[in-house]
This record gives sequence, structure tokens and C-alpha cells, in this order.
Amino acid sequence: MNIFEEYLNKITGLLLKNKKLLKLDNLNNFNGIVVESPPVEFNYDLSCNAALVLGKKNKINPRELANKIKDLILKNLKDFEIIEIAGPGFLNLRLTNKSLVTNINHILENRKSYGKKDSNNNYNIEFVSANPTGPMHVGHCRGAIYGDVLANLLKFNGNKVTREYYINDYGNQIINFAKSVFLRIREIKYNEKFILKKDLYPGEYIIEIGKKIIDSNKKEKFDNFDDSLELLKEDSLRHSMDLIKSDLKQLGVEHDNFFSESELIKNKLVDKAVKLLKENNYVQEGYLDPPKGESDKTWKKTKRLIFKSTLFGDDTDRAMQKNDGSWTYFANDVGYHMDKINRNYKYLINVLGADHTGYVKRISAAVSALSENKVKLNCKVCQLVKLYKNGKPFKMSKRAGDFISVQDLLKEVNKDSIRFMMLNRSNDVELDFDFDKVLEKSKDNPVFYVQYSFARISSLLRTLDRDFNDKIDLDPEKFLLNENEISILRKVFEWPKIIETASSKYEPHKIPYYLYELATLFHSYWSKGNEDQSYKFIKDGKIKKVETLAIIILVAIVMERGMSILGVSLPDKM
RNA sequence: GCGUUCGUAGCUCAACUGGAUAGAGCGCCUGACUUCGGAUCAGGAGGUUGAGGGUUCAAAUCCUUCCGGGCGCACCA
Repeated sequence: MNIFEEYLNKITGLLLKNKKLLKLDNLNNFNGIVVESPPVEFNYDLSCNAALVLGKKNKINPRELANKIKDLILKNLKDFEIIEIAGPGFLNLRLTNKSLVTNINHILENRKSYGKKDSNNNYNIEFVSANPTGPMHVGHCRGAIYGDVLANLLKFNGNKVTREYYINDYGNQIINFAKSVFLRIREIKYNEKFILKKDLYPGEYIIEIGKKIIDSNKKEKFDNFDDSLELLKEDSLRHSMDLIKSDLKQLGVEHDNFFSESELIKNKLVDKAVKLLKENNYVQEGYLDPPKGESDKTWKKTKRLIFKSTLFGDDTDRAMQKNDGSWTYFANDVGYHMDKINRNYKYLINVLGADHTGYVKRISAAVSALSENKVKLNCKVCQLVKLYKNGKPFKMSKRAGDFISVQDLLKEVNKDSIRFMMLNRSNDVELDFDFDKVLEKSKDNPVFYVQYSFARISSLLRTLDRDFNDKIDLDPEKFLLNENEISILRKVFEWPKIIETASSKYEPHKIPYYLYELATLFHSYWSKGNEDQSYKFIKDGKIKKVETLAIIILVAIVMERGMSILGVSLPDKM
């Protein structure tokens, strides 16, 4: 239930029925007409811009039209008690007690699904996809949580969602990774000093992986890298994916499907994709221009297969083959995306880090080409996370190869705080992550502030010896809300709209912002009793007004839904 | 140079995707604890939305030209 949609439909229905009376000759559609919440200072439940939009289309003075619409609504719809015409021709509407009660009851009876925007599509969200050459670092963390919450959101609305991880377990980096492990094994087994060279991985975790491989391969001598390569690749990969999965799990993220790049090669998916593109003339042999900017002396003009991505809005065509004729990383990714398309997803979403911005156009182009524009790939780029401690940029030791890992982060900050803070910003803006702030138990720390409001509600219910699910009977005849309750209720009514935009625009950050605002309204109301006894909720151990209880339960309902979508806990005691 | 993204209060960011007097938090100033958990609340100061031009009933939002910051610009992954 979304009251804005509900009343928009009622109003537009009424307008359509009375189009002659209103002299609306030009009424093909209601595009641009919305019902939304007016600015709080107006003190109305809803506002509608119908007169502005239709006035323009039909060349009628909007305020005049607004007046007519107002009369029409008051006469025909029983939901509103007062309508005001404001500004250039906005209709501000106030709901009757009866319709308020109806709406409240509806939420109370459908608490698990309140805010749900019914939808039944099939989504694939690819996120994290960190290179399997080591544990996750903070950079991956934001995308991991963003993707996870997006998945939660879409699932909440009834969609099927596959959380997918693309394992880049193919190519030179894996050889280098295996080589690093090999050298560490030599170091452990034969005391050969590990010398860090270009392309090798320095991290401590390589030693750990080395030890594990030694343990599980007691007979293996590791004399020669090439002889051990297959074993090393396989085992190292498995161990580092275990590290990544464990990091993800601790962040509360779990993927449904891990798709391996080397499997893709084995199954000739790239060849199939290229064949398809060739048939449609999107791939052909040709030459690429030399790289722009700094001149590269090693560059050679070579004939190779090229994807004509400029046909789909890319800036330049893209190479599918390297000099030696093997596939480029991009070509593999094209094969991968063909597979996604063949798995019949209607929507593909890739969550990428800021360093992949330049990659968006070509892969989107590939999906358009492969699906003949039937499937759309939506790439969401998460900007950088900057860490702060004591107000200063925070970095670990500068020693080569050191980075701030998810483990480092989890050592200091709990999962709830990390998740909430990582989401408390639009994905296309850089995010400052402040260690001190996140550890605070105060209003400065939004997670805490929201959780605390719920704890207060729980405490209240304990005092009243009531359960969240106990039935509440509201009498429309005696129904009366004070100003705090009205503003809370109006906020609660906005919840479905938050879900709607957050999920349709892939903007989960709306949720923490909203929850914070809701918490503010609640704390404000709660504290009012300190200044004025008449605002206390309870007298002699009993709730004074059943309406108050209803409003508070509504807050709890929305908090529970919101935080469960965010994957953040909501303790009833703190 | 090209692409992309951002530029909003002293700082960090919102703004229902074109709506009404641009809102929060921090910081600053003033006030409220014999508490249904003050881990909180109330009030105040603070803005030419980077600059100019355009589109319209209406622009932070769309178009355009500049200015400034981030990211990217292999046959790497």
C-alpha cells in the first residue's frame, strides 16, 4: 500500500470521469501528475500538482482549475476533510480521521509487507568480484554491501535475485599469485629467502596459504614451479576464495553463484559469443589506433578481432584478441555476459569500483549487441572510501603491498556500523569513513541513533507488558492525534515511496537517511514528555491513548523492515 | 587531450529524479536531567546551490559554455 499512489489513482480517475465538466479537452494521459507529501510547514497530508500540469496542457489558469478540482474532490471522494489551494495551484489535502484509521489498520495488518512494491522480475547482480589473489580490502567492502542491500531490496519487492561473483581465476595474475605462493613455500620448506619482485604478491596471507598447501600435500617436494603449477593454482585459489568468502560472511554478505572465468574458457563461451557477434557483424578483423596521450614505442599495428562497440555508444572500438591471438580480458567478460543473458535474466546489474568507470561503456555495449538490445546492463559505480581516524586520513604502514583489509576494519568496528555507514551516502559520491564516529554511542553515529530509538520503543512495550503483535483497536470517532503523532504518521506513510525510489533507481542510501529522520521524529516526541507531563505516553502503567501506541508500533514496524533490508541488527535492549 | 563523475551552510552530505520559503548532522551560541532509558531533546546564527547563458508556470536538478576536484583512458585484470 502506497497512499500516494492510492490517492493519485482516485483523483485521476475522478478527473477522467469529469473531463468535460472541467473542460479538459487535452487529456490523453496523466504524465507528470503526482501526489506527494507537501513541505511539513503546510501541515497537510498530501499534495497534488494536477491543476498545474493540466492547466498548462489545456490552457486554463491553474488556480481556477484547482478550484474546480477541489470542489469535485470534496463532493465525490470521502477521504478528505480539507483541501487548500496553495502557491501557483497546488492542491493540499488533509485526510479524514476515518481514512487515517483505515490506512493505519492496513499497515498494522500487513506489517511484514508494508512498503513492498510488488514486482516479479528476474535480476542478476554481479558484485564484489574481487581478484582471487588475496583477502578483501575496504575498497571492495562498499560495493559488497551496496550490492547485497540492493539484492535485499529487490527481493523484498518480490523479485528473483541472483547474487553473483565473477572469479577472475584466469590469466597472468593467477600465475603470479601461484608463483608467490611457490616462493613462500620454498622459503618455509628450504629456507630460501623470499625476494619481492614486480608482479609478485607480498602479503602475509601468502605465507599462510603456503603453509596450508604444504600441510595438505606432504609428499610434494615443490622442486620446480612449472611441475607444481596446476596444484598450486588450484589450491591457492581455493584458499584465497575461502578468505574472501569468510570476509564476506562476516559482513553479512552471501553470494548465490560463483562464476569462474577459467570454466568459461574451458566451455568455449567466448568463442560462442564471438561467433554470435560476428554473425551480426559486430565483430570483425581490423586494426586499432595507437593509444592516445603518451606515445608508446612498443606499440605495433596488428590485425586482430575487434568489437565495434562504437555502434552502441562506446568511444572507441575494443580489442577482443591480444597480439598472440588469445582472448583479452574484455573478450572473456563478453562471453560471461552472454551466459548471463542465456540464463534469462531480465535485468543485469554490475556493481563496480570507481577504477572501472571507463569499462562501463564497452561492457554495456557488449550486452546490447549480444541481446539485440533486449537486455539492459546497468552498471553502478561505487566511489572511493576514504578512511579517517582522529580526523586524519588513516593509512596502515606504507610498506609495499600493505592495504587496509576487511579484517582490519572488522577488528575495530562491528558489522552493523560498517554496513550502515557504507550505505549512508549515495554510491556516486566519495565516502568518508570515520573510525571514531562509528564507535560512538551518540547521535553522531547514525546507526546507534536509529537502533536506540527502537530500543526505547521496546522498553516502552516492556513497561506496558505488551507485544508488538498485540491487536490494537482504533475508533475513528474518537481518533485524535497530537502534532508529533501526525508528523510521525506522515513520515510512516512515506515509507513505501522510499522503497520504490530506492529500488527502482538502485539507490539504497535513501533507506538509512529515511530511518534516521524517522528516529529523529520519534526521539523528539519521546523527549517532549520531559518538558510537559501531558506528553508522557504512560500513566499508572497504562498507555494513555491507544492512538499513541498505534503510532509507536508503526515506527517499530518500519524500523524492522528497513533495518532488515539494510542487514543491520535492531536490538530491543542496548 | 578524450571519457566519466562530482561541485549545495565553516565541514560532511540530503533534497521524493522538474515543484512551493533548498533540508539534516557535525562545529559554534543559548537552554532542559527528583529520567515511561538525558546514550536524549528544545531554540539560534549560518546559502547568489562553482560562474555565465538558455529551456518553462516552475531549475540545485534539463541544455550550453567556462572554472575546479576525483576516477579512468593497454594487447593488464
